[in-house]
Amino acid sequence: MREDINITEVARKAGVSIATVSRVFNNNGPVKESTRKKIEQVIKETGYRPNILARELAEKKTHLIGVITHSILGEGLPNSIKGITHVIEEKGYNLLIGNTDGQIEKEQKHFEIFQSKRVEGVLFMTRHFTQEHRDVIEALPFPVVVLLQPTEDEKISYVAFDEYRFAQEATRYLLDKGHEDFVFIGGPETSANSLRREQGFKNALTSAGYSLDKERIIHEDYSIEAGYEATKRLVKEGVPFTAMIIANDGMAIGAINALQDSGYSIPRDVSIIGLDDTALAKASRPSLTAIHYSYQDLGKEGANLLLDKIESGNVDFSYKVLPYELKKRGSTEERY
Amino acid sequence: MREDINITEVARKAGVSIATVSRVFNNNGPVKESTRKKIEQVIKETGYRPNILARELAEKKTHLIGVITHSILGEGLPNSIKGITHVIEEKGYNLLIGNTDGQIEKEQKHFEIFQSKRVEGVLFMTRHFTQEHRDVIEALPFPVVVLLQPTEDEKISYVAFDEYRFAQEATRYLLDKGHEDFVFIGGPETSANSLRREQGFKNALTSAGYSLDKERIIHEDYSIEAGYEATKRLVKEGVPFTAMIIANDGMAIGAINALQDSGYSIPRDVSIIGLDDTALAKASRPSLTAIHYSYQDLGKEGANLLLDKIESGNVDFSYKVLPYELKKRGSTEERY
DNA sequence: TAACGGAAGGAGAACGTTTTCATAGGGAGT
DNA sequence: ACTCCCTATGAAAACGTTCTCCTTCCGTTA
Repeated sequence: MREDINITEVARKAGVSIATVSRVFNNNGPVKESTRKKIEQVIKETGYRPNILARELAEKKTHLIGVITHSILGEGLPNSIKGITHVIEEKGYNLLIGNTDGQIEKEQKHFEIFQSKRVEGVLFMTRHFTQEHRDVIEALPFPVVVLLQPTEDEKISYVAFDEYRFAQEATRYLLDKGHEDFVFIGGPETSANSLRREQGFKNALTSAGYSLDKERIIHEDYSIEAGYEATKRLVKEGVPFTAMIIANDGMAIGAINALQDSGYSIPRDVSIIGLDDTALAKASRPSLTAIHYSYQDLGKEGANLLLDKIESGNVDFSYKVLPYELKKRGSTEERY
Repeated sequence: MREDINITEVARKAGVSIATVSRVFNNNGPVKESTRKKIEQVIKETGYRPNILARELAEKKTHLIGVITHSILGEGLPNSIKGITHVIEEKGYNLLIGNTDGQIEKEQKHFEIFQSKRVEGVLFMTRHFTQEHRDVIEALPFPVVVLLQPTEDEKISYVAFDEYRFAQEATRYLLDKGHEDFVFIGGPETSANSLRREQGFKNALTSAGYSLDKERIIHEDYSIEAGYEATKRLVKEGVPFTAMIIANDGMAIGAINALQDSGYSIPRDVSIIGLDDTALAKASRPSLTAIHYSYQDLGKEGANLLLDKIESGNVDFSYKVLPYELKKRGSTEERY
């Protein structure tokens, strides 16, 4: 480990002024070849790297993008981050991550930290987008793009999936196969994402003329275990059903295992669709029919939208809804 | 979106000097109650946040920790990051992430960027730790802790798992159950981690008096599909085996599926251990016997070690080897 | 030979903080 | 009334850059 060295030191060693060193490093302004060589020599010897803090202070640009997220676990965020970094690193931006672990207080805290750090924009993920969020974001001196939550007004820009529609489509797929007795397992009731899926599911059923008991809508915490236990409970209570729509594929795997452990055969006795398609879906036996969408694209599109706003200075409302696809696999078949 | 505001502006509005504003914000030095109130009022009205760049430049402290990683996918990194942020946010540090996607050139680039950004320390993950890494790291003006790779000298500090030992232990576990015909599926040959596991495996066999054909050591890319295909190939070639040690649980799931699709029963015909225990392992049927270790602890311990060095200024060599546990599940049994 | 112009490079302001030092005011002790 | 000290505040340097002006030097042109 050696010491930091600054531009003054380099200038002194090379016998020039700091202005000339700056010119060499940034390759702007005229410098005689011989002095350039001498300065480059000193830079190499000393391992000098300009202090970006000072540069950014002078330039009033930090090239920093913040991400605020409620959860860094699961496949979603890592893939989003991959998409984000892919886009921003190309343009010389860096990524700062703020994890809220789902606590609302921490969101505010991270916005403040990011404001202090002079990030140039933020990608924001939360479980539930509220009026309060809107107010906070509008008072911020940098643009914000919300990921995963349609903000439902024409103010805060967002990139999201059409969860209502794909839940509807998944349900219709099984309706078309002759199923009539459905169960829906969603995420926590505080999750706006899960709620939209639930509503898409309900709409598909009611518009096909079916009514729906309350007992057939279950809320769990997205874990494999919760999916397992909830399904075991259904079986034990003797609720009759031949189709399940499950908000994520973890709980869907839990459901498959629970049914198999109870002597049922998938898909002969029960068809199951997961509204989420991670590595688990393909690995399970039977493999899971699932709605596929790309978190990497989510990150990519979110970052593109944000950089647009940053670089153009135009923060007008804009949004993007990303595509999805129903992957038909082994967990669904005709109802006999 | 409103404009940034600075300390001078706040001071002007409150009719005081910037020194007094600074004193109020940092709560150091004496300030009369009435002026404090007035300044706080202005701060609230304007939404003033100090420019941390300027502060850090003045203080020569950035409170920034960098993470350089070769892969942001999978369960490992997110869990590590969770562990890291847990530790560092408590002490007021922030996290900067550099993703190399496994490209060596990018490692150097990220070290340079981080040096420019004046991070105070870096947690470094790479597939293979070399002499060149050593040289680069020793020339850096901040401490570095390597994660997952024992650096095998007394110079660069690290936190890692004892992969040699747990691979050995997993193998012995099956030897003790009477198995004699083993197959090992490892990661890519460039992965030092996989190599250590392979050596632990080999050592267990040879020290039990067994020899080992080359054909029974296979290198794949850690994916479920690769595990599946490799196992199908073994079956097709008629290689006789009753035990598999597999470097990660994704490939192990692939192997289970391949064997089941070929008419074998697990664990009756073949016992399988995964040297890695993610959500997949518990979800599979049969569930996978696996070596469990915590990436979250890896991040936590790495961050602790690094912060120690940063705050004490003592960068002497130190290391930590984290515990693991063999989780006995459904994919292993006695050999008949 | 005088005037001009372009290349090379230096001096110094600016960026927004923290911090050190200086100073004014006022109450207490003599 | 004089000194002393403590509280409250301001002025200005320092952090390490970028960038805008200047100045100097030298070759070209009339």
